[in-house]
Amino acid sequence: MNTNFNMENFIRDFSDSCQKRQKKVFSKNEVVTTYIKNRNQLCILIDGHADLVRYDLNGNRTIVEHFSKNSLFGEVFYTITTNNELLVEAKSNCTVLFYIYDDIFHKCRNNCKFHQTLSESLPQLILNKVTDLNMRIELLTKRSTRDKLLGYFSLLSTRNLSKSFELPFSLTDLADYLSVDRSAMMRELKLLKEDGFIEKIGNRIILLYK
Amino acid sequence: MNTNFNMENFIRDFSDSCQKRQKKVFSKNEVVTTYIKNRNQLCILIDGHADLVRYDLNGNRTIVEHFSKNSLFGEVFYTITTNNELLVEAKSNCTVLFYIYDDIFHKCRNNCKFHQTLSESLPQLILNKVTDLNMRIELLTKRSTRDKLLGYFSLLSTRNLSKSFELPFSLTDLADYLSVDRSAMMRELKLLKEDGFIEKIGNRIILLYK
DNA sequence: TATTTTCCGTTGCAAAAGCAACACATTATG
DNA sequence: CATAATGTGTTGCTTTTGCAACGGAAAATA
Repeated sequence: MNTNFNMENFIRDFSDSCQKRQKKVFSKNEVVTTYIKNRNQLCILIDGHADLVRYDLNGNRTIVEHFSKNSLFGEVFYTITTNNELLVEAKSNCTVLFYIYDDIFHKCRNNCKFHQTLSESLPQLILNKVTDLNMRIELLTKRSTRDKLLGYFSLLSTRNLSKSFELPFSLTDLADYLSVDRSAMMRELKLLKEDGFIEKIGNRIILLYK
Repeated sequence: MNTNFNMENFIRDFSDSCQKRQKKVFSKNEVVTTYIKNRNQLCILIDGHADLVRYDLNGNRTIVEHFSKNSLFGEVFYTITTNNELLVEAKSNCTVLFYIYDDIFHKCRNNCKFHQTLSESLPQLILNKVTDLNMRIELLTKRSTRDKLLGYFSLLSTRNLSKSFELPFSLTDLADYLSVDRSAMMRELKLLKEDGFIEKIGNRIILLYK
């Protein structure tokens, strides 16, 4: 899908005018933001990788979303219903734009360039987010760990236009992303190798089926 | 969340001007649309209930989304990666607006009133969809059937501002929505009753915990 | 470079979930 | 109204998944 969106221009505009925005740099493992206190933040990851993580009452950790360059996040997208902790963790050094909004779809009074670009681009960026979330739901509705793994691999394969690709997660994190137990996932991964579905060399997966 | 959106005006505009739109009525169990062939449809449910359903290769049925009044659906929101069947089924008599788009965020050349309203309203409608999808992901990432049920009930309870509410699904469909086996779900439902978490009278659930 | 921390890979056992089958109730439909 | 179709509730059995624990590899850190 063509986004019709030029992030470079956007960032230039961003550094330009309006007051209600900030640019911050984080190093690996720092908490970028939590989803409880900052109720009106919109964030854009302009460099690096970060995860939205939830810890539930049973101590389970879930990677709710994985963010890379140009990902949008923030509470606008999230109606918090639970009392679970929701936080964004930097997985590498990150640069993030923070934007404090009153109404994200309306330009500020100054009619600054940043807001203009934002309101023009936001719909498409949000739409991209919707398609991402739908893919995630498709993964999560798969009934078995095997199907989740194969579904995720096939997704990465499509994205990389190749049957061979690097996992963007550690295996521990992958389990938290697929919402399964790590050791059970490792077991299934072994079976997938034994059954000739995949090959795994370090962090790289190669799909062996049609 | 305030949507700043007046569906009635929208529908009036819709019936007004532009060519690339249609209004159709469906009766219960009819297929409203499939997500394979119609690659550029945006649909709005203006009356009734409908489900987006997927049948996977193992014969499992999943209710991917449940639509009610004012829900948006269509392929814009869905990057189809699998060869699974994805179709929207009317669960009651439905009225649906279909809009064939070239670029959903741009007004048509005629600059008709429909397109104007659409492009003004769409961002907020899509944002609502994002929060819905995030809630769904929160449900699906829960590790046990019990937690899925309790999570879903607590959601309905919040929505209805009451500890007592009607299920919008049959139990069969609820299982397909939570992506669990029906008989296992029934078993868990019984345990929840026995353990004093819920009461169930016909289609109505009453939460008994704090 | 030594040491601590995180991650990988594995396993036995327990718990949960899926599958299949059935009877009965409720709801559509000719 | 009779009959078919669909939904509910239940159960025994099998398979899958989760839990806990451990040793070793790899990576981060002092």
